[in-house]
Amino acid sequence: MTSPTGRGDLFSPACPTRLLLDRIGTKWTSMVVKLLAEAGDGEVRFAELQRRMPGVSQKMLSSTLRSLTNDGLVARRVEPTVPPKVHYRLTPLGQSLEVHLAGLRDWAETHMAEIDRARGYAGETT
Amino acid sequence: MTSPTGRGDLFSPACPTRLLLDRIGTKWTSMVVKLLAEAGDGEVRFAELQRRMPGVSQKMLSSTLRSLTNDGLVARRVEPTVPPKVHYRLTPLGQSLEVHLAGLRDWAETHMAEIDRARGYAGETT
DNA sequence: CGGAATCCCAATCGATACTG
DNA sequence: CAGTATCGATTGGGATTCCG
Repeated sequence: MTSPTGRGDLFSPACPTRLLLDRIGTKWTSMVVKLLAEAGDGEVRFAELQRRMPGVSQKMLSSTLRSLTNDGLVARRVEPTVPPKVHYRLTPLGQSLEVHLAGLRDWAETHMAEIDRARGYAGETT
Repeated sequence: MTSPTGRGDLFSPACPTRLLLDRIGTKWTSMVVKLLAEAGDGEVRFAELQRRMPGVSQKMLSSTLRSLTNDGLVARRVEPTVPPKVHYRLTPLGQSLEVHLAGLRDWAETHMAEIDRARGYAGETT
């Protein structure tokens, strides 16, 4: 199992940002974190997450959640009932990350229009 | 063309964070931004960037820079000399993003150890 | 209901070669 | 030196199916 970092360590330790972005930069991760963050203390069930993430497949949601859980950003609680219920929530670590993600989100909402405007324009002031 | 991905716009406008992360989450983007940020006002030449990014190919560096330029995050200055010299620098927009990236970087450096510790552990307090 | 396993396609990335 | 074009290898991601 080639661990995510197990690859050739070009200069990984020098740039943990890359490692982090590799995780939160994946297609669904940021959304899961966002949804869990919005839930506050509330835990969210697998099916509900899936319901609120149109377009996600079980595989990806499952995979994303497993990654986040393994990274200690998300906590998983299983109710050993007959139809098993699995609840997810952000760990304190995940919450601390969410703060920065929120900052990024804010930046995005503020400046995305600029970016969109710039696209195909590239006209800087020399 | 609909969007950079050309794919179906599931709920893009609802989550600009995703769009942003799609950009800065790519393999080399964050590093380019970081290097340009470290250069301060200093512009950095293509070759120097490549030199300071072991493992990157011209293609990817070029592609990354073009994306960033198109997004208005990076400015490109060309000296029309015989051996053309192209200088890149962060735009104010790019710099404003770098602030948040720095925050993320800081978080990563602070908590990456925790994440690393958690990996393969998954032992939350239930 | 949750999720693991399989299969498959599409996008991405890397290496090379060629142009201005 | 800077950049593009092409090709091949790798990967991520989606649909489906089966198991607890």
